[in-house]
Amino acid sequence: MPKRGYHHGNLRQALVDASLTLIEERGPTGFTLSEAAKTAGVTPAAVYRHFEGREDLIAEAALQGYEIFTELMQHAYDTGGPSDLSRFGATGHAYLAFARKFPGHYIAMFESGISVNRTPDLANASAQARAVLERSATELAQHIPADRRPPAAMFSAHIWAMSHGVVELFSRGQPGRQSPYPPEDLLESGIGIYLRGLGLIPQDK
Amino acid sequence: MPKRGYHHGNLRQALVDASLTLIEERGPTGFTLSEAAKTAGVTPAAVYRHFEGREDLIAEAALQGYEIFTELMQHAYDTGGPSDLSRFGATGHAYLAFARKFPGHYIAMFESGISVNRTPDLANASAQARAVLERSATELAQHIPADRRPPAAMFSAHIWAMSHGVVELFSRGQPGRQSPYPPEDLLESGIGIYLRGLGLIPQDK
DNA sequence: TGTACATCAGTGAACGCGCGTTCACTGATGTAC
DNA sequence: TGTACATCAGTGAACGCGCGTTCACTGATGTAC
Repeated sequence: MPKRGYHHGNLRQALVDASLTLIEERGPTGFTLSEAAKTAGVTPAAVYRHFEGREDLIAEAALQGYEIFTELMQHAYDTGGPSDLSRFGATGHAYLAFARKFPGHYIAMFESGISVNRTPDLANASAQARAVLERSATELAQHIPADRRPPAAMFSAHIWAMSHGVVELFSRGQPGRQSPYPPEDLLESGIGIYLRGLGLIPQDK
Repeated sequence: MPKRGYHHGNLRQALVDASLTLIEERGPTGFTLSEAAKTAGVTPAAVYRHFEGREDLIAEAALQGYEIFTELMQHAYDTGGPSDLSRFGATGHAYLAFARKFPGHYIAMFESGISVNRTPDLANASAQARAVLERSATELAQHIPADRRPPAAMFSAHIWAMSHGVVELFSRGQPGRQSPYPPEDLLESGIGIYLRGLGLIPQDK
């Protein structure tokens, strides 16, 4: 990082990045505006040139998280061919990969307690992320006979719930509550069994 | 509650209860020792007659949570007959019922950030809760041919993950991220599909 | 190219606040005789 | 039954701290002429 003078140049993003690092290290509780400012090498008051306050700063981090999330899942979906099933699987992997690679974002999005309806932008970004997963689920569900096909929203809610559960319970490094299996395996096998239950994977592997 | 004099009589538990109410209302972040004391009608300093400090108070709430949790799941297991399958289902229902009826405890246990290894008591209580679910899963898994049977720990981790995911994403009243379905239905259908994938429920219901 | 000036992005001091924690204390309770 | 005393469970004042936020300010940058 080049030495800076009185003006920072890109303080807004530097503050978001600092916040993400702090959230990642100390959890949503441990994060403070003052410390984020200090980490970015700036006075707390400077934050107010770019954000309305503490909440607004976290919200921006979450927003960026949703954007990255959507992008990753979309990319996985696009390149996950050839089949609907393989695309769906790629999307699931992308979910876990995101939680792994962007823990600060993930926490800001799902554990910081900020409402997704805080701003239209945020609500929109969140809806888009959901939409990617749901589209993938919808297409996959076409392979199930219509009379036994669960609604796409339910299907994707199941997947989301299991993914989130694996991340929260087994992927985070909480001391003492470690996974008996790598989270990737846990999620992969869990979703595999689930898909088998829908008849999307042959019964005896 | 009877009017009290200088001595409270049952302050320790009153503090735990006050904490649980606060946690429930404001989340793990919103909880403060001072306010818990005030809610219990007592000076903050009085807390130190019964707990080592703030963390210790939360840990006690979590501990009691694990005990209730274990008890409820155990009871569901015991009375959930006649089959291993029905017992397993009852245990799953008990999970969600617990999260519903004791949200303060649930948050203290899983979202407050206190480590389960904080004290041997707490670690033990947590292990016992896990054990109930795992036992139920193990017995149910006996109905799967051995060569296709997943390890019990994995099986129960899947169930736990989906349950926790449903609670976190769809059961909590976070404004704007509401469930498209009642959480009970979501969990029931999700686990149903999962069990079908293991061949524990006939394929076409 | 040089100067005047508006705009912008930061500083630094100050604020009020509620937090967790400590301490010497005191009122209430229980027990010994 | 009454008194002395030890023990216990609270009070209330005080602390240092870091927080989020505000304000008047000033240094740096960009633009007009």
